[in-house]
Amino acid sequence: MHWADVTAQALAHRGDKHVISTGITPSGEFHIGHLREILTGDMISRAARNAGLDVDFIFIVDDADPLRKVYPFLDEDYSQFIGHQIGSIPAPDLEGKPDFEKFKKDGLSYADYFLNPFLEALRTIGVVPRIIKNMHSYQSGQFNEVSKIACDKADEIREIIERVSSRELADDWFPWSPLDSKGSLEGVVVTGYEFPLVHWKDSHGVEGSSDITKGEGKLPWRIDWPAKWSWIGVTCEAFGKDHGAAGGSYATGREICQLFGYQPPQPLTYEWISLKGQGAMSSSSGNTIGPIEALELVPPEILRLLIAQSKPNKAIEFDTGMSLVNLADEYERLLSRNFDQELEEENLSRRKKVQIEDAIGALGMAKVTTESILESSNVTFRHLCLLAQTKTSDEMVWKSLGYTDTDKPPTSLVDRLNKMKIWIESEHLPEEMRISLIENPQSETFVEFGDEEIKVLEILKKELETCDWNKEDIGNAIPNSAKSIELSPRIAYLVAYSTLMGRSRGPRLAPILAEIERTRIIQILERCLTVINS
RNA sequence: GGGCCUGUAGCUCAGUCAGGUAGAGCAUCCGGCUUUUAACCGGACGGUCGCGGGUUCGAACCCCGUCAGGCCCGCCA
Repeated sequence: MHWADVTAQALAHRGDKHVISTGITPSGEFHIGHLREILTGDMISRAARNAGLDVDFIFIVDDADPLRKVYPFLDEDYSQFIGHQIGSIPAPDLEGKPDFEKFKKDGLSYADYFLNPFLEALRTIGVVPRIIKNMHSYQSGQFNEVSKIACDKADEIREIIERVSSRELADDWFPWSPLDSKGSLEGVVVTGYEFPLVHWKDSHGVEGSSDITKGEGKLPWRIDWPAKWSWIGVTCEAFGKDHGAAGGSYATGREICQLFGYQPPQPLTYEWISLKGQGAMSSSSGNTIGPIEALELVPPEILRLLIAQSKPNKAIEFDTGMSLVNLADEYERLLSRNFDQELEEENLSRRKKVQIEDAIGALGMAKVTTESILESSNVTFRHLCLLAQTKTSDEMVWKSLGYTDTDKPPTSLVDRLNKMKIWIESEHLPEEMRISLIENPQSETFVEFGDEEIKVLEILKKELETCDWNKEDIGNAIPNSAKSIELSPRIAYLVAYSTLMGRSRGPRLAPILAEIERTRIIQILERCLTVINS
């Protein structure tokens, strides 16, 4: 059973109606790691719906959180906004300075600036959650009841946090962070509480009162989270391992939400995605691959498969090089399998059966919509990569794949070719996928060359010097160089690939050579002969 | 200090929840296609399932211990 179905099954035991929640703080550029948060929730939702449950899938945007610091991609100007809620400060412009103009005119906040492109990417990938903005929820009174309980039971909450997380809270700690005279959540000391007002004194020496029913502040994270479960009615939430550790915010949250008279949601802790060789993704360090960037390179199904095929507790190492190649090929392999037939096989071991069922589940989750019909194109990523690099036009690619004017390639394949071309031109294309000629022959290439190979190489050079420089004649010249002395064409290809590309096999040479000047090719072959004879 | 995850073929991993004869892909090697594709087809090679105990008729799987690596508990998913 697919992991999402396992969670859905657990939910079915609890009831028929469910609110499945996800949440992210849009404090910077979104990355693939955030996609796991959302897709994990999306996949549980899909599985729950498949199981006949009534599901409300939500995405809570934590735009009530404060700006922690001036991130590397921000201008120093932002220091004035440290501690301010990211839903109430201007978005950065191209230089990283706060764009006051746009903020005034269009109301584009810092949070929206990062959120909007992410939502766009989510649509492309088939995720359409109900959006709940946290700051607006505070301002419109959704938190009233829970905030009051939190303030009334401040001592009990303090006890839970201190006991469960085993850390000591300051004497002036209070379960409500008021906004100060400048709109910052930092450096404010709570001096008293009298519902609905929390009295405070800020770092500027100003005193005031915060009305907890009007969003003049917020609950601290460890309370804010269970408060959301409670007023929204969340029954299931997947969250990162940072929240899931012992003494972490889920552990305190599950007790705190009971103070609100609410039962904690079904948890699912997921591992992080790291960029191969560079550690965890982090918005502030710039060590990211954005969902938008990734979607330019591959179809959404492949990105979904990345999340679907790994259990949540499995750390994922991702990169836009060979990982992507393998992932895309895995996707094609899955598509071309005949699961019905595999399941009918006799003497199917339990292990084998589980494997097939998980593959079916992962593929189902990879679909952008549940109605999508996935078609196998029978063209692997590697192969398409090869064609895109060697063919001079799209038409030539289609022709090579056997498509004609009357039998046109499917749009999904056209889309893949376009993305492939972007990938090839980008920095992401791994060296081993790039087609290139060897300019300076390496002597170790010829270690295994015997007399036959050397003889063929000499003839090959002569053939290429005299033949017409088009792909047909070049194509004949290569095997002829061996045939003319009664040898298998195989040797000729081995020689040609070894000398020109430094490997024993490769893509069809003739069309590639035809695109390159004859003199350059001859030069390479001559250098090889020189090295061999020396 | 507390907790989590990982350790299975050269590589990447599945299989561990519901114990029942060690799996996939890639890589390698061999063969075929008297060379449309680093394609495709067929085959081979390859594992003391980290280690040691225990439970069991039977353990990669459950229990205890142990080693190694990674990570979290400072609101970075």
